[in-house]
Amino acid sequence: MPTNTLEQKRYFSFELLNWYSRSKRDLPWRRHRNPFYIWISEIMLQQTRVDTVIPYFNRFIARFPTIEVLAEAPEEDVLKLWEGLGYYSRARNLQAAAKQVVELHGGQVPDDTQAVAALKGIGPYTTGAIMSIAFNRPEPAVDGNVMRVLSRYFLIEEDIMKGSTRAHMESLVRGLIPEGRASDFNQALMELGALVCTPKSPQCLTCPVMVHCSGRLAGREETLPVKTKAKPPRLEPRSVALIEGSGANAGRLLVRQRPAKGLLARMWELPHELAGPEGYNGPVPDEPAMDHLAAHLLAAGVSARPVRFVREAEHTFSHIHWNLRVFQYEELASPGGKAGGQTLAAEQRTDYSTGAKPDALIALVAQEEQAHPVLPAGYRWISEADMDTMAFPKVFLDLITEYYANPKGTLA
DNA sequence: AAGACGGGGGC
DNA sequence: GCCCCAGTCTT
Repeated sequence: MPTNTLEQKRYFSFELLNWYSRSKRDLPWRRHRNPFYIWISEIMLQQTRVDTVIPYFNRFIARFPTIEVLAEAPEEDVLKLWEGLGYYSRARNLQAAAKQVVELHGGQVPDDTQAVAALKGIGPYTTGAIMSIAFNRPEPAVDGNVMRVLSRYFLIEEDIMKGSTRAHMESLVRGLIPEGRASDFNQALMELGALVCTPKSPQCLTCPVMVHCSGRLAGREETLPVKTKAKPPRLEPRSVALIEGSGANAGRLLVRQRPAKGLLARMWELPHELAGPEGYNGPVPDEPAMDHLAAHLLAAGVSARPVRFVREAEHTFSHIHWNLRVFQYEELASPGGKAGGQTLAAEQRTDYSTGAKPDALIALVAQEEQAHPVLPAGYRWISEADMDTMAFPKVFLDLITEYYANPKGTLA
């Protein structure tokens, strides 16, 4: 069997479509022909498995059934529905793109490759996926599944991490799409990669195109595709503060919101800081780490007394590995038995609303806040119910959930 | 071209 | 516990 012949290509496309018509999974986004739903699913499916995406997808379309609804929603709601899915810029870009579609295209996904490609968060792969799956346009949609299948079937030894390889694969796919069948063909290619032509231990004996697979015939199916390995994440030891409020903040925990850009942008977290000097990843004794973190908190306007070490936690990103040591603190009530400036400010508002004279309180607030600075923007004392609206990265979600399941006492 | 950007699953 | 999975944006 000569490789990469016209016959090998025709056979591949025909048998693949035939297999797909019999084997395709019943997935929520395959039950509609709604381009918005196709779009959401394709964004969610980036770097994320189907089984993980399904519940997120269902909740998302229930809350944001149309592009207009998504465009007008508070960003906090969008982030909350993305909580746990990772790569949160996908959610922010999806909403930004929804606003673009409302502004530029009347709230409808345009049946236009260039217009779709111009939307935020939509790159070459997603452009092809939307154009083909939603509009049946003959555009390639080359993701990791497709590159794996093609590199095996056609025995392509180019490194799939290189940009030039994806371009090669795209031109190959253009020549493989049967007339009028772009939607099914692209989905079939990805479905084969997900179900049969898997990264490890491919199920060749059930593969509809095995007999003409060049990689298989060469005994190379386990060693393709060629892929340069990612470099390991750098280690980052950090100290985390689990601070129990006291006085008016009793039963609450202190959290803060991350900056609008960068890692975990605009998500909420427990306060934490780098343990030890920059670049150092050796052990840090608990006492100095707790004290250093207490000083950090004081600068944020929170006076807290170290209580004890709680437990370790890990959180791995693609490029950073957090080694977290979690310490419990107790908020120190300010002199006069008040819990701090925030509490007094709240009492002052209460007094205004009841019509009581606030003058004495205002003076007291000023005096208190001088000794005890107001909580800066971005910091908040939260109760368990606040977890329903605020989005947290997985590691902090777990820590806080664990705390509320077993407050005070025998945490971990 | 290289780095930033999360979290889950298989074995 | 260790390894694998990989789209888009930014620099």
